[in-house]
Amino acid sequence: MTETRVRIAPSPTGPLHIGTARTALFNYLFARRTGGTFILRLEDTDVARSTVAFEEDILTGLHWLGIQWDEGPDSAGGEDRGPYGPYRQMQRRERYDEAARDLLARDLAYPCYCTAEELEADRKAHEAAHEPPRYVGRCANLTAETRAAKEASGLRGALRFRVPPGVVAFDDLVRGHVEIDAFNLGGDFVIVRSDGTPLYHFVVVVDDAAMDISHVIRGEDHLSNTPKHILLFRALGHDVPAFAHLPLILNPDRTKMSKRKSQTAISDYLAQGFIREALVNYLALLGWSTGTEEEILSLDELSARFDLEHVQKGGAVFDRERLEWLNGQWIRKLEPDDLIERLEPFLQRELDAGRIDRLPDPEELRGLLPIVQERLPRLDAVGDLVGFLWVDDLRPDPALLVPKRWDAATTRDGLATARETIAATVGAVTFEADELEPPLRALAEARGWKVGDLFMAIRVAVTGRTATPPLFDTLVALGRDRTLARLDRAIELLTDVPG
RNA sequence: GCCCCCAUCGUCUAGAGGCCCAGGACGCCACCCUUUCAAGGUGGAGAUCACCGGUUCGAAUCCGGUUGGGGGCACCA
Repeated sequence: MTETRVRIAPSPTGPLHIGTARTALFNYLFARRTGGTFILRLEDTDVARSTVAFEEDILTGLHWLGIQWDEGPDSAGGEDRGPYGPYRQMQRRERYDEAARDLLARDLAYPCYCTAEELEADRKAHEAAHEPPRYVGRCANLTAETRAAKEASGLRGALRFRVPPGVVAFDDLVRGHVEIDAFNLGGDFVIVRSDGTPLYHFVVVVDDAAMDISHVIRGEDHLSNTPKHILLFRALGHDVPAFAHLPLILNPDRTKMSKRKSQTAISDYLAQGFIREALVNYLALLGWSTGTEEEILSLDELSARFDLEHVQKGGAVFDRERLEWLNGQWIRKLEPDDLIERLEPFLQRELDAGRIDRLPDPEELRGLLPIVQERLPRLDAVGDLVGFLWVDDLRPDPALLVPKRWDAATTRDGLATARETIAATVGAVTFEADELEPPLRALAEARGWKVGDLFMAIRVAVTGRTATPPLFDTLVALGRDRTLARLDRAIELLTDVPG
């Protein structure tokens, strides 16, 4: 039995795309499940658009997700690892050149001297005739003399692959039997540019052949290109790998997910406080299911269960709400130290943005976890949730300060008596939630106030917000002195408000 | 335009002839819990399984067609 070898071949012409990440994940999972090898290969033949920065983004993004490859470049500009290297296409030029020479020598490909203008005219003619665009074959049968003359005059031809007539059929692992008439491929297609650089359809095949790829798992957008690839594999005298075309990830309007209509960069999700566990879990479930009702699955669990049989055929709309829900699920599962560590960059960002005045130390953060962890849909929500703990000068909005059923005078009264109650009944050393609550409840009862109103006034006074973690835990987190100071400040603010 | 693929609640999906007048999850709505917000719990609304015709004793599941949607048709990847 031959070894399973799969690959992801991202092109560093943009940041790591959610679709690329999903394809990478499925390939990774398939490799893990089958005990095979997962390869990363950089498709950097589009020199004009490829950059190291994008390469960096893609590699670190995949690393961040926990998707490790067995062969390929470890880091941007880094060393390759694996016996089939190099894994950057720009370093594999000789192989493409050799394959091209081979096809040319066997007349499976031929030089084409058509100008851009000629091709454009052909295209327009087809359009006018309501026919699909196709290469007319002007250079398909040039005599050796004609070619020599063209070359002598300084012309350098592009290399076109001779598309043989006939139906190309294959059994897609997710879609089943697919047949496409080679006639509909648009005629002989260019595999090497006139400047000598190879084109995508050619390099993928040369590389997949050279790297002994056994299964090509990729997006459905390549389904129509598959016959070209199969033809090329055959021409190169190589076994054709198995194909599995994954359903596309869609925008809400059901078109192929795009930057224009959706957030597609993995780094943006990272920046918004999505955690890798949730993203991996979510992506795995976009187009695949366990076949059961389980849905919270770690990368390892997914690796143990993934199969191509349960891959969906229809496209899947990216549902951010569901991702957020999963994110919350996974955040709640994190170990304290882990969560603290992951929260740090987001707190730093709050500080940098001037939304807080100091950074809590890990121990302070740890004490907060019980009231914070289950309230965090994303890591970047930490500032909104408890940022008030680290601001020096809190100025609550007077309008928020006064509960709906109260007026300013009542609120002043409520806050003042609450302040006295807290100051009088609770000592500085034993400032605990359990001790704070009873006397304040008693106060509300004695004055005929709804506890909710009193508590809300206090809440806004000390946090500036109407939605916070439980009040008494919050007061404890704040500490006695700051609690009293903030109550004083709020009372002060209220003196200017009429009523 | 041509070729290919697809089609179950708004969304992600279970379902591989009878277990389904279709199950779960997200979202939504109630209620419970409750000092707010979450989380959690309970319940609810939500799909004539796109449509039509076949096959079959029986179809969401098989076949054909229709409609709709998507993707591909570059000297981009």
